[in-house]
Amino acid sequence: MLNNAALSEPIPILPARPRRDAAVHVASPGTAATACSACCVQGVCLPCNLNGSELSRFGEIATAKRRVARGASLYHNGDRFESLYAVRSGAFKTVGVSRDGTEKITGFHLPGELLGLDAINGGCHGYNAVALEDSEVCIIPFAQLEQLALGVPALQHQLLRLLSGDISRDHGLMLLLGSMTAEQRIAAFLLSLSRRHQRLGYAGDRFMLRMTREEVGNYLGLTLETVSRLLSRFQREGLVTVQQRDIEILGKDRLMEMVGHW
Amino acid sequence: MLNNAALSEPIPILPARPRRDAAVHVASPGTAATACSACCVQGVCLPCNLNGSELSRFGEIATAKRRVARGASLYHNGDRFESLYAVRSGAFKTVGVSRDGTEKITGFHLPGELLGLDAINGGCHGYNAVALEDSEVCIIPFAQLEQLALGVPALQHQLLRLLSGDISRDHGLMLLLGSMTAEQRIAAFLLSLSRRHQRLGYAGDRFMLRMTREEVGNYLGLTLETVSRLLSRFQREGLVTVQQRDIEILGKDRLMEMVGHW
DNA sequence: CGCAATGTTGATAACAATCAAGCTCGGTGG
DNA sequence: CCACCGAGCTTGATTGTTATCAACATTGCG
Repeated sequence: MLNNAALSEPIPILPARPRRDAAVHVASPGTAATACSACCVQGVCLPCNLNGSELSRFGEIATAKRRVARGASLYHNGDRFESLYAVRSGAFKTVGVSRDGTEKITGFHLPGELLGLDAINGGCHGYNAVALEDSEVCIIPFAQLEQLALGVPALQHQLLRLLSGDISRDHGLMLLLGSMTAEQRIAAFLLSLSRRHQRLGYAGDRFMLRMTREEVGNYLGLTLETVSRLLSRFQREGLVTVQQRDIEILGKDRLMEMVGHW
Repeated sequence: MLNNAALSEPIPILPARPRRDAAVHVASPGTAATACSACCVQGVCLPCNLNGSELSRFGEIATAKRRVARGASLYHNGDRFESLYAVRSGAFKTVGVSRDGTEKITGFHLPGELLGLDAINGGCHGYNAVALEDSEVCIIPFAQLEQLALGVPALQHQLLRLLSGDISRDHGLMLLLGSMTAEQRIAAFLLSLSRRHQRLGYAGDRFMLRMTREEVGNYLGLTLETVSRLLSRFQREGLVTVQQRDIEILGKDRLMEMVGHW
């Protein structure tokens, strides 16, 4: 039903390890294959609550796709905000860079999730959105989206819900960063990934990390060593099986207990 | 110009230290004194970018006010979401309560700021909004707001901006919680309060904390002792003058340097 | 095969939490 | 009016978690 390739190892379509931007625009007209109504993430994407005619009107403004190679940026800090992006396949991280060069990851984004919401307010992006693997996004021009939302109540509502949902999610992370031990953070992180994979139709108890230990640590406010140590310990304790980036969750209940029902 | 009483010590209008809910509904029709067009926070509130006629249409759906005594809740975790609230005077904290009773403060809210945005998505509130002093809010029924936004593009835009702004602010806090030392957190907190007071038209370098050391610590992911120690140290170093809740910022530049230009 | 990136594990150090004692201030009642 | 009380705050001593420093293992790729 769902295209499994989206979450398994990427099939390189561009030179491996391309660290500099190598984004490719796919300005092709929306064919049947790429229309929202035929998209494999339609059940979880922005337009998921629209009816047939609403969906097709939405599809008309979101026809353009864009491929982003692993390591390349979809947009940069400082870029003018013009569009939202919906992840179709692959995965992204959003990274803030301070003046002294240190980086902070504010989120990981899987298929069906929106990128760029934080830029609506200021009119320009405050983060770099970097592809963790070769990825594809739908481009949703924001001005047109706003215009359309005025005439499609369900779309306006959905848009507000999505923004609101992002706020809730961020609150969850603030909670994690502000009051959980390293152990709890890792447990919460694994459970969060598990849930999101499940939502996409994949098995929830076995998945691939698409980020390095360092990126996980950065996101969770820990060092890469602490992440590594805790994954090892969880494995010793029989909670998970870890082999590089391949994660299998064995003790979901005990992990949830660890996090403590927040 | 602005009503200074809003940020100075509260004038008790209800029995002192009312720990249980003692909220009072003020269902009075919108008189000239309470209409948005005459409100002292209109420049920073939700409708701040609306023109005259748009503003008056907005004002029609946001006539009801509500007073909340210090320590009382505006809404509780689990309450059905029906309205957004704009703080008119006073101050609030939003608190998440875990099953085991531990609390986590996710935000402090000053006049002109909106409460309840995180509940749009789920349809019910996930936090308690507790007044830090005797306060007043405008009630903005959400269904009517959505309806009105369909016909007032500037309102829809402003609403999306506000939600987006909240996301940005949360990201800032995530950054703080995930990668700053205790010293940097306190510095960032003081600067944030300073900026927000300035935005409201007050002096930015002298203000009153409306929360206890414990609440500050909870919010910043620190203990109350650490907060106290650092405020003392900042004072020794001539960065601030602290007398109980009365804060004067002397070394704004050095505080900003501490935080590091994020 | 060898290099570079990533990941693991150990030893040590630092920062902030915890535990503990006492202080300050405002409110209350004798 | 003063003494007492309690909440909130300050400061000190000690502990513990996690960061840091360091060495080495593994993997993927040229």
